[in-house]
Amino acid sequence: MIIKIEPQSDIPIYTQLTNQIIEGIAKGEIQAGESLPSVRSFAADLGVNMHTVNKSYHQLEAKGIIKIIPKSGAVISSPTQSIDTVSQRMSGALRSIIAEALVSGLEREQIQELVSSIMNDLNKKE
Amino acid sequence: MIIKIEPQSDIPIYTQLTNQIIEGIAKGEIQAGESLPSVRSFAADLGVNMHTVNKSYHQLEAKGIIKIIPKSGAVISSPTQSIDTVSQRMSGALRSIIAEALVSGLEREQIQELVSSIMNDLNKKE
DNA sequence: AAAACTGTTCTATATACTCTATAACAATTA
DNA sequence: TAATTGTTATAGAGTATATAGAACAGTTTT
Repeated sequence: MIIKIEPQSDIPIYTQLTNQIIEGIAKGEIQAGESLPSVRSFAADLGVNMHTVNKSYHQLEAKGIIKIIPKSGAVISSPTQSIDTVSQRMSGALRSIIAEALVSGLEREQIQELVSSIMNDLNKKE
Repeated sequence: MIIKIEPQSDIPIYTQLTNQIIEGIAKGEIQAGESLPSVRSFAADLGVNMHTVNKSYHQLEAKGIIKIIPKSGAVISSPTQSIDTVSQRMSGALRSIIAEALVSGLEREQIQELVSSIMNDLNKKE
């Protein structure tokens, strides 16, 4: 899994890391049951602070995507939350983006196609 | 158009305002050519600072959604950006959310339905 | 023409967030 | 036993958010 951090981005480093780990899982590059690197080694690889990686792991745990086992490691979880819970959380995030897309002149079909192409891209198990 | 600001949210007030104005435009509650309230009167209505509203307006202008005419007002624009430009910008924002939805166990069809239901809801001209 | 209002700009303050840097602890692992 | 693990604590620098007040020049209204 290739992680690219852009320090100058307005997106916090720990969120960039969280997003890219999620993408890695979606692509199947990491699977449920497997472990993420330790916060120290991962931080060294990325050239960032240990606490930054730690914050990302806790962000992933809050989303129910990994399980942090104290003194041991961070393990990818199988989906556990109910569909309704996930849908509700996703809906709030999607709403603003879709509204902006509509206002910016995108047609409904174009938005659906955009979503499809993204899902296709995320299904590539590299 | 009803604006609800949650001061305790982790989303900045000016972004909350930006998103809800965009939703208002998407719903047709405000149309292209019409003006937004002045930063001072809007701030007074919402109970926030003038500069917070001003920042929201500039955020909307950066997205190409309004045009700020100095000493005059903020006018809703008609979509002007190319489809490719908008698609590219939306794609980046959508990617993280869709990846999380997939990892959280949502099926492709369920995500498409979620997008559809959001677009239906945004089309209600209240 | 005068008054009110417009977005803009400037300074200032308080709070919170981000990121880095050390250090130490207790439990797991090699 | 030694190394590694996540955790916790403190500290500092830099940035972001939000508020507040003031002043300016152009626009709009009266």
